[in-house]
Amino acid sequence: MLLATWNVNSIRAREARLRAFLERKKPDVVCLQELKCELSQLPKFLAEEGWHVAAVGQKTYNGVAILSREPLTDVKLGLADGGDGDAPEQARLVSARAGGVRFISAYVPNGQSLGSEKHAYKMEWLNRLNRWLALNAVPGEPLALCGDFNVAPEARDVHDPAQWETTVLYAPEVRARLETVRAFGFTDAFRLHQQGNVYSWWDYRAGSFPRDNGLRIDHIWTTASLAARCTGAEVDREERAGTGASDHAPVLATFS
DNA sequence: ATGGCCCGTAGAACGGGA
Repeated sequence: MLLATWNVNSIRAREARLRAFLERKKPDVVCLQELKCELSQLPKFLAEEGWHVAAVGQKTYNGVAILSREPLTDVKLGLADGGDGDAPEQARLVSARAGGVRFISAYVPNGQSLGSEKHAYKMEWLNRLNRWLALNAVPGEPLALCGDFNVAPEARDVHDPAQWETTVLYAPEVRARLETVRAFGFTDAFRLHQQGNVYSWWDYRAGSFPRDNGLRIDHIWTTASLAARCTGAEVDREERAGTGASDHAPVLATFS
């Protein structure tokens, strides 16, 4: 089973690239983030080519989906915990089961800058994710938490740690909060097979990609029973190259 | 040395991303 996660930075702007990616890699399940549209605007080729889709959409911002070759069951839309108060819930989480595995596609808030309201929202959102996991999953089941976590967990996930440690993507308190999610019982599937400085996001500016000035903020985390089946992992740098790419590359993991 | 982009919504810049 080939699993991918990819922040597409607008599924409409990325339609041709998404279609080519699916044809080139032939994944079985794909978790997408930043659809940046309502579900009525999803590309028609997905249904036409037989993809099963579970998704939550939103105008302009956010939006997450799970694409699957096999039917998706037990679909859960959003955190559904009222944590956004009176405001409409941001479209940042969807979960569904396929082939005996539960998948989650998550788009963790960026947080903008330390001390901002958006940063506080990010920190609380990770707490809400912990509560969602406690209510909707168990560590003993095969579970894959995938998505744009907007956190680089370790120094080797950052091209210049000193530069980034005062930002919301690598600050110690943000990394510590992410570790409370990992404590549910997750293993970073990527690190089972890759030990070096490998990134999944590069700024559009400043020639960041050719200079490999990147961060690894997109992740596939699995519970133990699924981690035991993980036979490989990679970042699809080819997808990030050339014109018209998302600023995030897909991350892929294979399972027996 | 510095800053260098892209998206959606607009219907020009601007908010947001990371």
